[in-house]
Amino acid sequence: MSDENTFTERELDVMSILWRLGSGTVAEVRAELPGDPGYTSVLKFLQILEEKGHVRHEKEGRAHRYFPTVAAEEAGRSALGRVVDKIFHGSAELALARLVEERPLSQGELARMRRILDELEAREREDQ
Amino acid sequence: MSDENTFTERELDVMSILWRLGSGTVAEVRAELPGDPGYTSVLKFLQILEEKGHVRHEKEGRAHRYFPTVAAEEAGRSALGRVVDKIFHGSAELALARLVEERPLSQGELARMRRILDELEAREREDQ
DNA sequence: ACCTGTCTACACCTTTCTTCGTAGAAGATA
DNA sequence: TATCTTCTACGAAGAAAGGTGTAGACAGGT
Repeated sequence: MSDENTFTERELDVMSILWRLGSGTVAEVRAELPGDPGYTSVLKFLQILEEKGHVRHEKEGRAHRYFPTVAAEEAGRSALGRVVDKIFHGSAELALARLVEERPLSQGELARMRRILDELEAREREDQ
Repeated sequence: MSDENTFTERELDVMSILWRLGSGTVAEVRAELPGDPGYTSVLKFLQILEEKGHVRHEKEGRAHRYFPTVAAEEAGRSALGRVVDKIFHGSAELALARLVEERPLSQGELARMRRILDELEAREREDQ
């Protein structure tokens, strides 16, 4: 299974929008993209992404509606893995330290993050 | 301060080695790079990185010794920020969930990760 | 039937990335 | 001093990324 979930800068912009909206036509994606690129540019990226297998499309009237075929979760996992490997030398701990200082977190979010760690530890404990 | 701490794939490979070793000559970096590229290719990347301001060099005998000018912490912070924004729609919580399932974590590492969250919460609590 | 607006397909161009090859400087060796 | 080896500098070339323009299909309104 060599998925190779890697995206160029602009491809990622497009995928980001599709993940957020769930799906999108060329016009819908275009409306969300920064630096308003030409219609054909956006179409091109969607076609490239389709060729690479990251999205698929269905006909919708005259237009095409594009759907991600890769879940954001999966893409996120491999993107994080790359960052952890290349920048933090494999340390998830260092990555977390930077992650939490990168933006302000609410008390609620912080609590839920702790719960994630708690549950993971509980699961590991009973596995062993 | 528009640093623009962004690296291409190969540039990141090189930076990763410099961060890990602290510094490196062309030959030292080359020895660590996968797919053993030619000597001049590696030199070229170091020169490009220098031109972009990501590394600097000092003379060391006949050779040049290259040093990162950007700390891994800083680069990591912005890389994580990009991932969180583009893939997890700004949710650090979702990012953490994927981070911890991306690779096995030792009990010790898990405990230290929890401590990071504890300390952050304590700090926020007394700030307010 | 005719014009108008929207959509895809295709071909093209420019810039950046990635990788080398060759030349020449300079210390080390003999 | 002649030769070898190890570096850097420079230039070039192929591939990938990013962005457009034009042509043609097609539905809707008049």
